[in-house]
Amino acid sequence: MNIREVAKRAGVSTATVSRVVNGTVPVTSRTERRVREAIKTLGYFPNSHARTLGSGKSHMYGLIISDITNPFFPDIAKGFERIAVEHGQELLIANTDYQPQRMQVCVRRMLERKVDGVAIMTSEMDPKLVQLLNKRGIPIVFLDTGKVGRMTSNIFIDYDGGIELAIDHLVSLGHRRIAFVSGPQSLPSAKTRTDAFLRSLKKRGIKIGPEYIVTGDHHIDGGKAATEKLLKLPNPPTAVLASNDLSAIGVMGAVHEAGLRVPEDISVVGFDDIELSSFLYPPLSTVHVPRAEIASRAFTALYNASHKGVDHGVEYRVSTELIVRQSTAAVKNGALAKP
Amino acid sequence: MNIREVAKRAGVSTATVSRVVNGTVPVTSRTERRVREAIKTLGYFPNSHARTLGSGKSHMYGLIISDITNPFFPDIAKGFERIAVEHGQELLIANTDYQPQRMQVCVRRMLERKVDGVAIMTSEMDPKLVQLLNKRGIPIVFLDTGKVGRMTSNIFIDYDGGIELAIDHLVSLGHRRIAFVSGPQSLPSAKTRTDAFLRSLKKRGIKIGPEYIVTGDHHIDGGKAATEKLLKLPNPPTAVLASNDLSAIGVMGAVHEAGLRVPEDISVVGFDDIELSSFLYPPLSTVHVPRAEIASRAFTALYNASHKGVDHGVEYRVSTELIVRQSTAAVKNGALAKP
DNA sequence: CCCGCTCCTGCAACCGATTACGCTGCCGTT
DNA sequence: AACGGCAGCGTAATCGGTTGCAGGAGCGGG
Repeated sequence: MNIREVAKRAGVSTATVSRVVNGTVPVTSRTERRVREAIKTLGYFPNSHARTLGSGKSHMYGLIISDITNPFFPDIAKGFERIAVEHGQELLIANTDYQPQRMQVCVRRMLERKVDGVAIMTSEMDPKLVQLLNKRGIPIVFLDTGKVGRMTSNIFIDYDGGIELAIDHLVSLGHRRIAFVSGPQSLPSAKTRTDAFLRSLKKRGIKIGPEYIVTGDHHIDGGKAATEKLLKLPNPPTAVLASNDLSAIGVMGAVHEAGLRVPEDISVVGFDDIELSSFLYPPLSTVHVPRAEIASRAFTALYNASHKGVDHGVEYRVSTELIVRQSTAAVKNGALAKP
Repeated sequence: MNIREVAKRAGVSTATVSRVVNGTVPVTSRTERRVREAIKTLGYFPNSHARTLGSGKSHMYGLIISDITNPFFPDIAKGFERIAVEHGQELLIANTDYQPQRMQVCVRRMLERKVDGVAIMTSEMDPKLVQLLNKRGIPIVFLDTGKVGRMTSNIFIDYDGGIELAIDHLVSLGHRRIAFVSGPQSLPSAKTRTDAFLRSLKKRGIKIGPEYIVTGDHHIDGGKAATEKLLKLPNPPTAVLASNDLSAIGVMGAVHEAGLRVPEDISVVGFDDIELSSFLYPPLSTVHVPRAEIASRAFTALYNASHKGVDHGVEYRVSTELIVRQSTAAVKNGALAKP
């Protein structure tokens, strides 16, 4: 079943069938009807590989993420897929598994499949590989980690704003001994959040010792281990801000295991607002990162570049928002520290 | 950059280049070296669409799931992708979003992209659509919901065994008033689990009223709502078995909100063993469903069919296993019911 | 009535690989 | 020396579409 058989049955040329299918050039309504009938009775659908070969467009975007198992990503993948399919595009997902060397395989896969654009939402990035994509004129959109340029856009997440809101919230509850469970500092977006945390405290004249900044790994285990260190401190924090929700889950786990309660003994704030965070015990106060919006912006960036001929990238800014649930409470003993 | 340029530079024909790249037919080592050099200096890589067109193999498998946002699936997707890429195959993921009518779009996408096989891991399935795939000789592997036949395999999960283990565990802890939070009964795999629960209790001579079986939706909310009903019962259960872990999370949430404790007041057992379950508070006792194994079996089924010419399907059986964590404890009051 | 323009349609080249088929040259047999 | 067999390689058809170009029909204006 191919375009030729449809053409024969409709008594037209393959070119006409192609035009009907794609709606590229107007066709007489009579012809169109005949072609559509033929398509229907034969159950024809076009072979997308042949299409790609002829047109140069694969109607497929690549999405490179660290790990689909990390609950931050499925939302994005799903949102992206939905929009893509609505626009007749397909989605090719590749995981780097946090390993920079895997990035090469990912990019290679994208090139072989001739994707019309790539969304890169991982930090494991080698500039040389970006070059490879750029050289072939493939549109790129980064999450956080890119510089805008020809054919490359970036989505900027307002981490600073989110961190500020979280700190404001904790400070207003009387907390002064606020600790931070960071992500791996080699990860730019984690570094950004750590910096924002420090800046934010400084701005409010709150001083904390370096032992209040502990490094996690953006996974549950790391958050747990980091918190165990914090709890051993002679003067442990009354509140912990985590660099992402997974870390925060680890924080809460460690607090529970130490026989303490959240939020009565220690307040915990996360970052990301993964779906699960509202179902934890207690429900986690966290900074919402709008993943649906990120997905939509990423798609728009690629679509504009690949289908509308916009050849210069854009910097999108998405803002964050504090979601107060029940993992935060006023500091114990009524002993509010002086402001 | 295409195969012709490589051929020209190496002083051979495109056929020879193709043979070197694919290793299909032996080539003189001298020739091979020349071709490889040309490939390297030109940075050539084959266009997979042209390849597909010529060979009829897309080297791509489809994976149809309900919702990548459901933590059961990312593990499978990731495992499948890893194995696939290792075997030079690609993975195309499609979400039905639990809507049967979306299945049509998914299948259509698979057909257009000419996938070499499809793994169907959702219940929203129309026999007519399976026909569509079958008629074109596309290998299929189902999770739970398929019948083995020509070009179609099935992966059978031993739900019964898992449920039995869970019940045994609860009974040995003295529980007799055991409730079940089911999934939607329209979902075959949910129905299976409900049936297994009933059978298992009967086998042990434990009688429960129908009010102990409450229907959830396999999401957190449904588990929560179902549990709220259970707690209002004049004689509430001392243990709750949930049809999946998400439901179990909802169960624990409802228990907590009612001011009760897990496991002191009520024991909870989940099903699936999603990664998160070990990090909940308390860590969830649950039945482990081996998702890595499922991914690997699914791949094997498709690979054997599409690349090794095995034209009849296989029924794979994967077994489940009880993971005892801390959400289960002996029934309160020391008042163990008689066995 | 004829010209010119527009609109629709067909012809055929082309996208970049795979692969059936056949040719060449070398080797071992007889 | 002649010949069969085989390994290695090239030629060209093919996969199933897209698209530039040109031909022809139809229509309005002069």
